[in-house]
Amino acid sequence: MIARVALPIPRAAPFDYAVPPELPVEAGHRVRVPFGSRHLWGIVVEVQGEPTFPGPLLPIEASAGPVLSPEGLALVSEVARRSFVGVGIALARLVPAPSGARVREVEPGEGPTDLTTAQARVWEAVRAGTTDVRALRRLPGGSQALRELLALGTLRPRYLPFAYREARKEVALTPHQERSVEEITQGIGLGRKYLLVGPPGSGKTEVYLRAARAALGGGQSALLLAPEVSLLPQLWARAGLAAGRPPAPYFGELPGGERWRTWAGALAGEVRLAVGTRSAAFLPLPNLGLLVLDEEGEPAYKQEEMAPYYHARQVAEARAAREGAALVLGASAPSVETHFRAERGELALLSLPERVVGSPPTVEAVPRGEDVIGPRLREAMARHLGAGGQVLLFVHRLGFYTGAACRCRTVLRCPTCEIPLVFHLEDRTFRCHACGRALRDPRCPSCGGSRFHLFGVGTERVEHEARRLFPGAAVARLDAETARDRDRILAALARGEIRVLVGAQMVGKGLDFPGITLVGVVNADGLLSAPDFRAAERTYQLLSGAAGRAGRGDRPGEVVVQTDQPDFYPIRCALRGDYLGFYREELRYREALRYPPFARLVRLLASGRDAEGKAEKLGRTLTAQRFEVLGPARLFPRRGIPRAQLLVRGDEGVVEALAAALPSLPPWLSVDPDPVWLG
DNA sequence: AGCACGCCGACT
DNA sequence: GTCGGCGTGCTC
Repeated sequence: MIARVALPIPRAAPFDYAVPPELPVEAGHRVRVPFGSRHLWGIVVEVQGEPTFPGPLLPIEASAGPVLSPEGLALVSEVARRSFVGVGIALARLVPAPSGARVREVEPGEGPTDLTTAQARVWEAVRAGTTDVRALRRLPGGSQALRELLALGTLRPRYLPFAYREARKEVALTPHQERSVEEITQGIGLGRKYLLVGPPGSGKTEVYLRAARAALGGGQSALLLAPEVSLLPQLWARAGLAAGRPPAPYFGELPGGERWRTWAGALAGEVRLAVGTRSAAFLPLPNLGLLVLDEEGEPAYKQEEMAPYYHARQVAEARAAREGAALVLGASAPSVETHFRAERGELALLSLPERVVGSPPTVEAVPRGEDVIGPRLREAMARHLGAGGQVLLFVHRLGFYTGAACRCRTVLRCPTCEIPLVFHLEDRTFRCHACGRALRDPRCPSCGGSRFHLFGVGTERVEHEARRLFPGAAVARLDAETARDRDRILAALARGEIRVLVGAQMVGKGLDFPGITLVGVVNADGLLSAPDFRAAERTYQLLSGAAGRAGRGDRPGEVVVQTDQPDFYPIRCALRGDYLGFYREELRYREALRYPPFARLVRLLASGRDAEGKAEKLGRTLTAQRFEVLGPARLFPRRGIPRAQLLVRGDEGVVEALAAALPSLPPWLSVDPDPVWLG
C-alpha cells in the first residue's frame, strides 16, 4: 500500500510514500515522513495500491492518528484549490496540531472537596480573582497545588481570554421568532439555507440558540460563528445557558493546545456545540445539524492576510451542502451579495421586524462643522448625561490627529509602509499603524521642515474633546490601543462608572449596555472615503450597528450622526433604518459599474522586487488571453516589501479559467478568488 | 518551505 | 586567491 501525503510546501501535488505493514494509516491521518535531508509532518490525502511516482518510495516513519475526517479533507482541498495554494500548506494552516497545552489562566470549576493547605491557598486566590497561572505558582507550594487542582477539576483552564457570565431568564419568543425557529428546525438535516434579517435588538441570537437546541436535541451538533473574538464571550455564555453546558470555543488566537483540544474533541464526537470565529468554520463536528454565521456581512469572516484565502460564509455553505446541515446567515444589514442571492431564492428569507430589546432610537443627522464634537452633539450629550444616561461616541480612526502635512504640502508617511503617520498625544509621537514605528521629531522627507499642520479626527482627540467639554463626566476610550483593558473598561461601563465611552470599530456591534441612551457618530463621512466598491455597504453596516447600541434599556435612545452628506443614500437610509432602500440603490450602482454580485473580481497580488513591473507584465499576458484586467495598482508596501495588485473581472467561471491560465503560481504571486478589501 | 548546487564581487 | 551573495532546482 502507498499513501499520498500532502506536505507543507508550496507544491500542490502530494508525495507518495510506502505504508509500513504494521502502521495503520488512513486518509486524514497526520504522519511523519522523510523529505530530502529532513523530516516533515504531513497529512495523508489518499491511500491506494499503486504509486503515481515512478521512483522507489520511502516509508512513512510515524503516525499521529486521525486529525481530519474525509469530508474535512475534501473541504480543505476545495478551499486550497480555489485560492491557488497547495493542499499541504492549506492543511497545515487550518488544522491545529496537538501541542503542550500551556494553561495561562484558570477559573473555578467544580466545588472543592478536601483540599490540602497549599491547594486551599490557591483555590482562595482564584476565588479572590487571581486567574493568572504565573501569580498562582508563586504562592507557597503553588505550582504543585495548581497542577493537582487542575487534575481534580476544581480549577479549569480558562478557554476564553476573558470572563463573562450572564444570567438570562428564558424569554418568550415573538411570533416572528417562533416562525423563524420553526422554519430553521425543519431545515436541519436537509441542507437548507436561510438569511435571517432583523435590526439590532430584534432577537436574532435567541433564534440561533433555539435552533441549536433543536439540533442538539436531535442528536446532531451545532456550530455558531461570530465575526470577532470580542463577540464570543456573550455568545458563549448564552449558548451555554441554552444548551445546559458550556460550548467549546475555537478561534485563531486561542493557544494551540486549547485549539487542538476542541478540534480533537469534535473529531472524537465528544464536542457537539462550538462557538468561534472564521477558522471554526472548519471544525469537524460530528453529524453537523446547524451552522450559524452571525452578522454574515462582516469582512472579518474573510481570511485575507494569508493563503488559503477563504470566506467563512462560503466554507459554511459548502459544508451545509455536503453534510446536510441547515445554514443560517444572520444580519441586521446583510451584505449586498447575500441579500441578492436570497432575493433570487437561493436562501430562504426570514425576518424579525420588531425590536424586542428596548425601542427604536430617534435618529438625527447634523452638520459636521468645525468642531470635533459639534454644538448639536454637545447639546445632546449634556442632556443625556444630565438625565443619568451614558454616551457612546463612535470614531473610526485611532490616534489624535490622523494626518500631518508639511508646509511644502508633503504628507508625513512611514518610511517603510508609506501610509500616513498618525499623531498620538499620549507620548507625542507620530506612529505608523501598519508597522508600529513611532517617530518623535520627524522631518519632512522632501524639504527637511520640522513643523507640520495636523489634521483629522481620531479616538484620542475625541476623548480629549469630551473631557474638555464635560469635565465632570468620566470618559474612557476603547480602541485597539486600550483593548488590553477591554474587560475592565466594559465592567466599569456596566457599573455606570464610565459615563462617556469613545470607541472605534470594535464597539460598533454586539455591545449590549442598557445604560447607553445616546450614540454619537463623530464623522460619518470619513467612512465613505475608502477606495473600495464596498465603502457604501460598510458605511451602512457601521452606522446601523452603532445606532443599534442606543436605547437597549427602558429609556428611549437617541442617535446623532455628524455628516455633511445626510442625503447620500448609505447615510440617509442608515438613519432611517431602511435596509431595502439602501440595498436597491446600491444594487443599481453595482450593476452599472459591473461589481459583485453582477461580476466576480479576482485579485492577483504581486509582491517583492519590481512587484509593479511583474504585475504589469502578467496583466498584459492575461489581457492577450482575453481576460478583463483592471490595473495594476500599486499598493502600500507590507513590512517594507513593495506590492501591486491586478483585478480580473469575469463571471463565475473566471476562477477556473484563471486556474487553467496559471497552472502554477510563481512565488511572488498570490490569487484571492473573492477579495473583500480592495484598497 | 528548506537546502543544495552554482557562478560573480570585496576582503582576510 | 577565498568567503559569500542569492538565482534555479529538487525533495516521494
